Amino acid sequence: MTKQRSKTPITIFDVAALAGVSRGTVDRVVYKRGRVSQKTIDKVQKAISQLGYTANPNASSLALKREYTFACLIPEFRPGEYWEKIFDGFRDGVKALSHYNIKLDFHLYDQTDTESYRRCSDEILRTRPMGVITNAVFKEEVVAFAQRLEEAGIPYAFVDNKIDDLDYLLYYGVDPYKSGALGAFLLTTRCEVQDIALIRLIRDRKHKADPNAPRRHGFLDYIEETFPQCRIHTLFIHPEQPDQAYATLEHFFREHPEVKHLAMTNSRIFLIDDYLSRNPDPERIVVGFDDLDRNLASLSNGHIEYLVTRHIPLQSFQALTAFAECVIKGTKPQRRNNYVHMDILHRRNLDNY
Amino acid sequence: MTKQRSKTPITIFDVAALAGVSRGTVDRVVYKRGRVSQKTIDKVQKAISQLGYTANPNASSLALKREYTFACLIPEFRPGEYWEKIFDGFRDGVKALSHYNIKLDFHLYDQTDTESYRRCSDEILRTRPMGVITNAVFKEEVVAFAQRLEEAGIPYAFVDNKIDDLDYLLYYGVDPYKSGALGAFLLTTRCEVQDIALIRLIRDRKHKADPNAPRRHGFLDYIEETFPQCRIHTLFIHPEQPDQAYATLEHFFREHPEVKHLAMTNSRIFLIDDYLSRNPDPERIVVGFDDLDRNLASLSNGHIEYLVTRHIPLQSFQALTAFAECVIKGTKPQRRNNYVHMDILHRRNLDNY
DNA sequence: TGCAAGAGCGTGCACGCGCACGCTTATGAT
DNA sequence: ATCATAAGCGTGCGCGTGCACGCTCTTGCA
Repeated sequence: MTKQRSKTPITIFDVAALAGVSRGTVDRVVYKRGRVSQKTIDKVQKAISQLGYTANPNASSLALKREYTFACLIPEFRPGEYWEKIFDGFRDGVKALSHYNIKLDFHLYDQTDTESYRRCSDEILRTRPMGVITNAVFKEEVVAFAQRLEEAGIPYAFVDNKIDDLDYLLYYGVDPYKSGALGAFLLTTRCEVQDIALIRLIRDRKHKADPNAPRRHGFLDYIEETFPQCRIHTLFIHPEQPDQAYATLEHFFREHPEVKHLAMTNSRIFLIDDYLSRNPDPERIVVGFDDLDRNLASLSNGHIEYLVTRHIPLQSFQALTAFAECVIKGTKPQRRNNYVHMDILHRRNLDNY
Repeated sequence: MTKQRSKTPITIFDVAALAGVSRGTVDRVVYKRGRVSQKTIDKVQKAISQLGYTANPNASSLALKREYTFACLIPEFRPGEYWEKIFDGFRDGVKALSHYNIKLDFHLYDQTDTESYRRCSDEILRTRPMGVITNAVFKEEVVAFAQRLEEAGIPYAFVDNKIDDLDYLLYYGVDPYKSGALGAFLLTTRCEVQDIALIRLIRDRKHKADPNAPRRHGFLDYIEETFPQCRIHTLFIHPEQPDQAYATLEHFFREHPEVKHLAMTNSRIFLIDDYLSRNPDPERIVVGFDDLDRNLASLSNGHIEYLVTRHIPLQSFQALTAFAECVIKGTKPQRRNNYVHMDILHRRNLDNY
């Protein structure tokens, strides 16, 4: 049995010949540029569908001097951080879209500074890109930016997180509520469930919506529904002060040696790696989120049991390719909200991730 | 802060101008076609590296009438079966390689018939493809085929499974031993571990190596090492006779009501879905392998707890793209054995898989 | 009837590349 | 000195598109 990929050497010439017109006319029909009689349009369209003609993307991109400019507004990052992986996904997306001539301008803002977000958005508006991809951290500023984009007729998309009542073209990200619930499930999958310690971060940033709230709610709701008798202790540590964090944890666990379940619903579980390695406890189960390199290290050395994540670069890769495709072709996306698959990572399936 | 993708409008003209020669000469240097003096070669190469010139892949593929023919030899399949997903991955791979002009001939053999494998391999040798991708089921026949390919100077790659001592160019697949161990881990992650029922298939095919043996060994070794007191009951069911399978299971579990752990190390856990749905038991935990559509259904309706799998189309996609790249460019792959990531699937992370 | 305007359509060129062809100059044999 | 040979190099063409330009023929208005 032999199947063969139908090689498609169908060119615009074939269509033109079948329709009894010239290439130029076919071209005008395909791109709806007018200046063609209705009768001819019908003939051409019939020929196109009959032959199954699609423009050779290589030749298109070669002929088009035109380049599509998109802008991307995301937080700045240091190597190994979360947003670097998003960045990588975008870069790969540009490559994958090589048949278009795509230019993606990156504008990186300071997550602790709403003013920097505003400056970047001004800059983007000035360059008049065909579309903008951003994430939604500072609620107020994002809404303002979105309105100005709409006035300018520039479509935009969200990655990672979104603001529901805006008119974005599409969104790619994980369902944070469900991911929280999944984390809670994995945390409590072993044996008798006892009390849980949930570690949160002290955030000193004003005006900033808590981006982890939906995930935390998913986590808490799952526990409450499934194990109503279970008590949850919330402790706060400071992300930039490891010593203080260490002290907080040590103090808590001296007081509550019976607490064996430990989770953080933000992406920085690696912050407690130091505590875990210096205070080993075979009965303890730790669950975190997001596959930062340092989190993966904690997973592989056994300090963490499970990590709930999604393939981060894939998320931004898909967002860009889908968004660019829609904007360039002027079509609507198949789905507006695209929730990507959540991966369960464990020491045992960590290789080659 | 603004980063910009360095647009690369560097053409062969630019290189030629800088080196003070013509396009044709640059071309001869790039493709090592000779007929150029050493002095000129040096000048051109210097210019190339100075400008960072790379051929525009779109223009290349447009200019090349040449098409690269590859052959793919895998088992035939019905819709929804395992090999259909492999097939889909290959098809997407061809698309992704659109800058080359790749033709992939599919040859599908009958898994129950070694003779059909031999017929297909003859056919492939006759068409003299640039490379061959296949899986390794019939050991003897695959070895014979590989030898003839080597004599003909045709490189080959394995997907899904391999034969270690052959000189294949590369392999993409999961590490079956580790995946078995992961399945065993997930099966026993809950509470007190009791006896385990391992369900196997009656295979009536002669001459055929058992492709699931490594996975099963991984599974068994994990249990033996971690829970030496645990007993494993092996039962055999026939894949084509659901009634008989049902009866076998019912009989076994009537005799052994204490067995709550259940696993199949082949890909057909869906075969016992019927039994599970008609004999519900909230304490039972079932683990299977591979994300066939029917397996996913069993997972989402709660009959199965975990499914260990890899993203099947991704595996064949990567195999093809990597293989084609190496063969066309005549380079060695970065890694010869590529073990893809194993996914843990659960009802709670099934959406959007 | 004459003529401008515009609808409807065909053609030429450029995009960057691979490759066949053919041109010029050096080399060596006669 | 003459001429065949080949080394070393430049040029033209075509790949399939997108688009500007310009041609023909109809239409409407003076």
